[in-house]
Amino acid sequence: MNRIEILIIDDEPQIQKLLQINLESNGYKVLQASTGKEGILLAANHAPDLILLDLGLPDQSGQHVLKELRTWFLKPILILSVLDQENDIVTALDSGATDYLTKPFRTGELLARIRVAIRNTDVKTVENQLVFDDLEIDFVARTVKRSDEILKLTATEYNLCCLLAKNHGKVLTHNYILKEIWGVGHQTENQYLRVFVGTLRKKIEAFPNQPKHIVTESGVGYRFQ
Amino acid sequence: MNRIEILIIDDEPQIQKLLQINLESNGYKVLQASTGKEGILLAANHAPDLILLDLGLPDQSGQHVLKELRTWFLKPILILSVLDQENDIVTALDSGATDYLTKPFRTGELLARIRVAIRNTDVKTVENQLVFDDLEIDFVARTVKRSDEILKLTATEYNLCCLLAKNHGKVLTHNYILKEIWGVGHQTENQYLRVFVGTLRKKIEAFPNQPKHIVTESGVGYRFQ
DNA sequence: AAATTTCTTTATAAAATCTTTACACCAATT
DNA sequence: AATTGGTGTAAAGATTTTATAAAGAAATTT
Repeated sequence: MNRIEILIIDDEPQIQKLLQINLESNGYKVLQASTGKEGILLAANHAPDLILLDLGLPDQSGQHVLKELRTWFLKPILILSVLDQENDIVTALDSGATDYLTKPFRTGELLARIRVAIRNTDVKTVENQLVFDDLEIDFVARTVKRSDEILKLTATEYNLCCLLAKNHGKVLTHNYILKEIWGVGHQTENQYLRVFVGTLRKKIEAFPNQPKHIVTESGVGYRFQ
Repeated sequence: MNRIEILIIDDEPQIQKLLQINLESNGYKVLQASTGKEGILLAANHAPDLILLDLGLPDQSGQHVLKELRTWFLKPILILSVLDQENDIVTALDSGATDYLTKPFRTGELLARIRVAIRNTDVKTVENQLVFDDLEIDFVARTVKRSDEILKLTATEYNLCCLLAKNHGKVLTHNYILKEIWGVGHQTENQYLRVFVGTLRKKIEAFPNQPKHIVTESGVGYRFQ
């Protein structure tokens, strides 16, 4: 049986050491990163089962790293932070954090919370890729393949494709898509969306004028299938 | 759509009141119990979507109530407790608690942690659809299926279908339907309704000329069944 | 700085949807 | 048998929504 792999993203050497010793003595395999950039890279390459993330990183805001990770990393992310402001906690939890512990934390409690997090993910299968017939989206590699051929998508096209694919089966309204991809304030510019759905269809559909994946729901929005 | 139901098991009236107000103003439905026994009974009878459990109950140990509940209750149980001993926390988490907050807790954080707990369970799906024999309406996906085949409905057809289906069994007057779908001011244009009921029947009925789902109540309106 | 790519905007054609008109049908009444 | 009121269906026209190309602006790469 493979050991459970935990990635620690924290720049304090003492914490790193403390966590490493405790986690390893409890049978976990440990990966370590001391910057956000390094952490994201390691997460992408090793696909750990759980991430411990410090919010006070030297290179970029921990909240930002969290959001970045959450665009494709679906397994538990536990936040460790000296920040004890309710605001920080709520923001982190609503950005996709699984749990939030304030430093200094108690090791036994941390281990128990790790057990809870792992217990809760065991049930449902966590995928980092989606497959629809000939289409294959890999969130970790950030690639979209059609018939095993990697498609060249622009950033916006990729984001739009992921948004639709992650919500496959559901109709997403124009308004919602615009808010998600272009941000609040662009919710009236339906034409953007038409143009990008057009270019995306040309790339992912076998017959772009008879789309099979991105279906339009006239007057409402689009649905992926 | 049904609201999410939360059971509070706590004997302190102030906490009960505080929680009730905060939860209800956030759209949750609240159930209350002040003893362990009562709590277990309510949980069994109402099957709430989440339980908030105080460990300091008058009749029996909260840890015991937790273990009792966990023999059959699978949804999230969040512990609220004045006990801040690591030992108590670890025991509770390992006994099946989803999360553990120490009193006094911050309301915003509690609400965020409730959101995390609900996010991790798939409570959704069930309440968001209606099924009538071969017909299946999914309000979240915004789809209508007949014999597992997704029907292509226009926006107005879908709205009309939902309105009728949500009020199945009841007769809806022409006037009421027109007001709901086309807005006030179109309440005289019965012909719209005939046309749309016609196209809708063609799509959802097996034999559109002998409608089984959309029944006309001559002189009054339509009834869905 | 030039070249390339990507994004935004405009214009227009095409498609889908909605509204309106016309007429057939049915049942109850005259 | 003709009239009447309510209903169903088809189809034409009007309107809205969508698709596509293409040009200009902005950002990125070389």
